[in-house]
Amino acid sequence: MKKKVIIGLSGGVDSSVAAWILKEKGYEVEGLFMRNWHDSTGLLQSECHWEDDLMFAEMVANKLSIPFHFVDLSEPYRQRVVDYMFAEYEKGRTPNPDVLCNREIKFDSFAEEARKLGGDYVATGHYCRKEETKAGGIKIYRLLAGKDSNKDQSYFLCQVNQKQLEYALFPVGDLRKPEVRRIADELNLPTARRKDSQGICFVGKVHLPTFLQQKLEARKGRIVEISSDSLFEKHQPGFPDGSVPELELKALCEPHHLDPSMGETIGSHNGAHFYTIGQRKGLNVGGHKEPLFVIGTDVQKNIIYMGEGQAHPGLYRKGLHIKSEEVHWIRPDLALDNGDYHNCMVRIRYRQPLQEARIYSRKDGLFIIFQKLQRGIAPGQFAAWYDGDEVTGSGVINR
RNA sequence: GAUUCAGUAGCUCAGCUGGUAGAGCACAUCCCUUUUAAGGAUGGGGUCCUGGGUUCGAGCCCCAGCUGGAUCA
Repeated sequence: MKKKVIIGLSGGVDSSVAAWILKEKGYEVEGLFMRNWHDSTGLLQSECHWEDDLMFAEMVANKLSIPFHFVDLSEPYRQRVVDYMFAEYEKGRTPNPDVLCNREIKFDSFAEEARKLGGDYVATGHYCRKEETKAGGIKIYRLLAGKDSNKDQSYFLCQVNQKQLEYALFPVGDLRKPEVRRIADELNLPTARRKDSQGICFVGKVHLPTFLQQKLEARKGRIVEISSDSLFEKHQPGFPDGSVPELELKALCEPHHLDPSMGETIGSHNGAHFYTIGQRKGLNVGGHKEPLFVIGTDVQKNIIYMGEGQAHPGLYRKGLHIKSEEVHWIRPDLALDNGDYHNCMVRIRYRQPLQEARIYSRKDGLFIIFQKLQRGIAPGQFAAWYDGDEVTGSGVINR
């Protein structure tokens, strides 16, 4: 008997081609469109596009002669993604809603809906791959980077677990984007030439301060410039060895200590929680030779610290820390024991080239030390670690 | 009060021996990008403090005033 796959049709080219591939492979395929957001507050495009997306998704289903379904997941999306986003920004952190969207919606709420439709699998148009292996006689699923290194989206999936992977399929993960476009073109799919979606998935491109002001209040505060001559710890390339005391790791993963007395007020802002480290635009301070970048924010005192120039030492750090309870192993069989360490590759934001790092498991969580200093380590973002092509785990950057 | 320096795009400044202005930053738009950022490209901004004068012609010279800074009494 044919296995049934429910493909999340978004109205984009990737999921369209994914649906076709599944059909070609002999699955019984049905399309399911989810509506997660229908509100245009703070959006850059004046209208939200979900109606268009729905129309395209349905056209694709017709073209491929597969059944088409619609589900509204706005409530769970708001509760589990958008509210989380507001809460994080309020704390002065920089959340990644799309990582949550996958963990909480696409591979949870949506997968649940798919099951109700009788699906054996859930498929999406993500550029990533899944493989099986065995560890201790138990079947284990591996999450691998998409074959198109330019489009690889494994980072966004870095919070899924074995159970979620078990039922997931990623049909376009072996293809490169141009091939996907070509296939769509040859099949005459209506989505063949549609522009790739951007911005927060389902919400779209937003002007963040405006979007956040639905819930978070603007509060005028001052911008303090910190000179690059100020004292910042110097770090050598390389890693401490495995027996390094936890205290030393903590010190290496400590954010720069900033204080208003270290610099001068050079302007004002509308709320420190609307900005993130590394940010250049939107602060409205000119008059410098080189651009200014946010090197830190303090939502308690409502102060934004900035430094001049890309090379400002305040922008760079040697390591980061993840709380024990927020360490997630996609591969539980590879989880580090307390006291262990492991060399791997890490990225701290989507599309960042993988960075050489060593992760240390300690009593107070996971410490990641990088070979080279990292620019703009933002608490709230996810650090995802890789062994070769495989994402083996991830966690929210605590500090 | 005296002396002196400065007053040019939103900001910081450049502008040669006079021929109606430029750079960086900021800002905007676009590109890139299913997060925040970063990055790339393009672009919109100027009664050159005010009023007189010299000159064919003044941001640039002269006079007066206004504003700000420094110094001296």
